[in-house]
Amino acid sequence: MTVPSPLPVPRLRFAPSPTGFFHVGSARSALFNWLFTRQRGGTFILRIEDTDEARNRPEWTDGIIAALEWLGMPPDEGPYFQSAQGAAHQAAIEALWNSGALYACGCTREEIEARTKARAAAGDPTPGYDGYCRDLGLPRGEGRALRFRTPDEGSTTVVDLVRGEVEFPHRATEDFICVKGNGMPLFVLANAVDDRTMAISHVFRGEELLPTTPKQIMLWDALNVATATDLALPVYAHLPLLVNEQGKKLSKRRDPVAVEMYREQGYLPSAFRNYLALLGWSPGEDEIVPLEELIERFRIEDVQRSPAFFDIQKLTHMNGVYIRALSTSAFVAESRPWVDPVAGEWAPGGWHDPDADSATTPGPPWPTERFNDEVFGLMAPVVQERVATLSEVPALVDFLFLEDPPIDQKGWDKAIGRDEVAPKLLQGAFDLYADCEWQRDELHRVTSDLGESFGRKLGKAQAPIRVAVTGRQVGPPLFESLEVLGRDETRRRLAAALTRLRTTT
RNA sequence: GGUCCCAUCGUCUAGAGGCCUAGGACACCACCCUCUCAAGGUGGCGACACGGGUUCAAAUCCCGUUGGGACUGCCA
Repeated sequence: MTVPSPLPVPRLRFAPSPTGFFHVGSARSALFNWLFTRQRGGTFILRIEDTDEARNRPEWTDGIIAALEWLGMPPDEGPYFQSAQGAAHQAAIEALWNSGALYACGCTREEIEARTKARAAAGDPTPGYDGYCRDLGLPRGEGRALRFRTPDEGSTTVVDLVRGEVEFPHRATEDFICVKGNGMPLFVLANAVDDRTMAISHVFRGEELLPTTPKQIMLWDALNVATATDLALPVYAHLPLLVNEQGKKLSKRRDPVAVEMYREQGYLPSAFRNYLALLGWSPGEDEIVPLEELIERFRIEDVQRSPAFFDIQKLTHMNGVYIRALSTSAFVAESRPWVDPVAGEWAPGGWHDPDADSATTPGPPWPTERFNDEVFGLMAPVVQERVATLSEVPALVDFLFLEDPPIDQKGWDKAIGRDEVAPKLLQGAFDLYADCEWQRDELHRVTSDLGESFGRKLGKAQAPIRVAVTGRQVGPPLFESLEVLGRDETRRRLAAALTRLRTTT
């Protein structure tokens, strides 16, 4: 009996550069790489491309690792650092140089531009480097970049899992620089060399890298020749760009792209991941798909070729669905960083206050010693079905933990200030609440009767009470809220509202 | 300018020649439910960019046009 030879284990890398917050586009790339490896029993590798000393910062690397962790897709291998691969890079450069694939170039940017201009004036619009130093036989030296000698004829074809075969004519490919004047490799080279040394089998990355792929293929082939090896090219898949409402590539400067920010706003990693998976790919009939199914159904070949708009509204809707699907105890646990941050653990920078102009203020709005776990747990079920993001939670329960919740002036004016029945309603509630049974249904009944005695439906009758007790016009169901708040505190606030009414009008 | 990519409702997508008077989801609108707000239910609005082919038959294949985008750095 023969044992079937095992399929090679796919090795995929996610290779961000640590030059800023973790970008949602990067997260999507990481996800597709990760899904593929989970499905095929492959290896998901994190490689930090940190060869640009000027822009790299170690904290950005920490951010990448934390974000992957948060999204539930930590690397199987790594992080590896491209900066630690210097020896391999230098060996590759040496081999390439010795094989004649490279030549030294001393042209400055200005010189190249001047020649391009002159050429254009003479009627030749070909842009880019003109191969001035190509056959000068210049020796290598400080300040001289190394260029790759591209063929004059023919073309290089990129075989891409999502785009099919894409052909790039050589005559439009300039002799590109792959080693800087200081001897350090450029992305195009370092990236390919690392993929070789790490035995990467599949390269799934953003579409913006498609134009550099033919160069990397030429380099790959030249490296095979120069080192007398026969490494197989990785399988490429270029994922559609993530764009903003103007259809432009998501930019770190103008668009909300930081994954960290979504975490702060209280998006669940499960929801975020699910939404990300829908950008450029579709699982079929249902969009809300548990992770195991995502892994099972994902097919790189089915990825869309056109760009996708990152729609926060849809993300938010999906997050609400995920939040509502949580058990109450899980919801309480997930809410903790927003309502009762634990020292030393991750905490968001703020919470969402619907009545304030600025979106967030730092920390929960109440002193931590006033937070009560049990009380929060009692309110949690009705809060859970009313939020789409966790940062909205504090505003729905702050009246429980604030000694005197601030009263929203607009709400006060509308529900109490401009309503002559309001004082009677507040007084009536204050009286009736003194000795009725303190239970939601009973409070409902009593308040409903009170309203009717003034010819009011409950919807209108509850408004002044809500504002007086919680400070807001909207919030969780009132009678649940009162039940949890307690009789004495409720009546104290009703009395305070009555006093305020007398002193301000 | 050059090279390359892309093109189904406002958005994300289903659709791999007949199943399409184009399906779903988000958003929007209306109604229902309702103690506010949500959630939920019901219904509505809404797309194959255009022009040529190929075919008995095209959203699906081919060509062109138009439109959008990416890249074009001694950044990654």
